[in-house]
Amino acid sequence: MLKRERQAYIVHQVNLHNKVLSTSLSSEIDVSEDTIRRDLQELSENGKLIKVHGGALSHSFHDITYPSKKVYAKNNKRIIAEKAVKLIKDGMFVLTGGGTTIIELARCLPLNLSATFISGSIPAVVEYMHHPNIDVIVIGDKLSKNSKITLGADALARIKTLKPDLCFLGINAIDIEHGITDNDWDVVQLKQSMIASSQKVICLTIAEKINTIQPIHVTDLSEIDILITELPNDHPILQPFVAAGITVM
Amino acid sequence: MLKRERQAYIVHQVNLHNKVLSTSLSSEIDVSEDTIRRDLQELSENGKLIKVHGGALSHSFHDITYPSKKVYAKNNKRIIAEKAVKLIKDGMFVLTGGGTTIIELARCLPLNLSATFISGSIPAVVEYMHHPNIDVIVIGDKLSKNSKITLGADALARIKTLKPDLCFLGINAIDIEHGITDNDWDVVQLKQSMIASSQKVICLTIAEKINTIQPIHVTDLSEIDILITELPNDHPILQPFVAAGITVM
DNA sequence: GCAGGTTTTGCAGGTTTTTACAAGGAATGT
DNA sequence: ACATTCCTTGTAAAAACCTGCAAAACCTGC
Repeated sequence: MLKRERQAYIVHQVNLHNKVLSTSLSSEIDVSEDTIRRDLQELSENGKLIKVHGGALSHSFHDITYPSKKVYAKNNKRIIAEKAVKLIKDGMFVLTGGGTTIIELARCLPLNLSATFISGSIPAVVEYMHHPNIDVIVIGDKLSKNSKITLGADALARIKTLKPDLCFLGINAIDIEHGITDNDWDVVQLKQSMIASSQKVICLTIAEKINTIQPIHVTDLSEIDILITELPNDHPILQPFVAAGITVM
Repeated sequence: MLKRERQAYIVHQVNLHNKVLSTSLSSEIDVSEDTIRRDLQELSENGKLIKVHGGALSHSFHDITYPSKKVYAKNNKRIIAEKAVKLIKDGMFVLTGGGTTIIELARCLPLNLSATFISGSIPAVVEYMHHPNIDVIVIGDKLSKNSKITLGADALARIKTLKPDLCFLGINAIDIEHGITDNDWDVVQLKQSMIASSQKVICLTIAEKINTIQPIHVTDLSEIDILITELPNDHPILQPFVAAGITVM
């Protein structure tokens, strides 16, 4: 990997996550920590980030006060994303929905991963677009301002023509009896279509949404292959899903 | 292998993979690394890529290149954008391409304008998305990393089904004799399709691109309705276009 | 066609950049 | 206070770079 390329990656990571650790960068990029330190030093001199003991912080981080609850939820999504990333292998076709968890997943994609991502979520597409080795296919249609994803007949039709290896879905409610539920008719249509097309369906959700119900039924648990939460996979709340034949991570 | 041929290959590789190594190019093309270095040097001076220690990076790594940009060009684009905005009326369907001028246009849209914008440019879509009263239709297809717009048969087919009121096109070269020209085959296809579909075609360009030529022909001047530059509309350089029947602003 | 100039390329040399490792000192956390 | 982690400094080797030069290929005007 080229030096400038590496530094661009570091700057990108800092801007996304507001902090980076020298150790994790070192193992991610596979260079010595000395090199990372020298990079951070240099980028710091150029004002790209703030170097601190153990890593670096983003400039915008300075202004941020500590809203402890928000940071907590974000960390959870980060944990989920890091588990999810492990499932993606080189060359795969991956279909993703929208939502903050999916964005976090997009930000955690390793630099050397080369795969094709398909999505109608504009924020997700923007993240994929910045990744050097990922091909992006945009699902077009009318853009929903709320969810920032494209919704409509065109999007549905396009998804029906695909057979992606994986489908990552951020979900709003999951329950052992009612399966996956949601509260937006058009989004539900889209999710159903995505589930039907994909070889393997992976649901991402924070634990607080487990055993909650929303008004519209998306799919039964039988259609779900993997469920990822921030909890360890032997947590009691997850056991009913394991019993239902879902792989829990 | 000829020098120009070799350099074209290098540019192609950079656009494809976002980076190239001097060593691998040297063995691929079977010339000395010195020659590759000289090529990279030259291409870098022509702005085709960014030369770095060990190889070169594509411009999409722009994050790392330190700010030495002239505000001059940006101000010009702002002037153009403000002229262009006046053409858009409530309820119109507007098709737009990509490029920095179009982004500037997107940022200048008045808050109370309610219209429908159609685009395959991700940065433009992001801008439209933040506007309260604008409906956005995203043109989907494979995302080109360089131009950050969707390109391909799907995009072309979708545009053919539309009949937008206006089409705003950022152009790279315009000449009284050769009309509009460009340098990317796929982008040209898209622009041609956009022009053919639209009721009214409005070209945006900074004055320095007037009377320049690029290798691929997009369209004749007869297809253009309005040309917008940062110059006053009685500027001598614009008069040939007025004489050709184009409204100049 | 051919003398005189330019362009292109590879090579030899010396210089700079980049990187990993090592060892001792500073910061951090329990 | 202690162990751990992280930082600094120095070193050395590899890689990449630059400079100048000369051979080859090429244009050009007569």
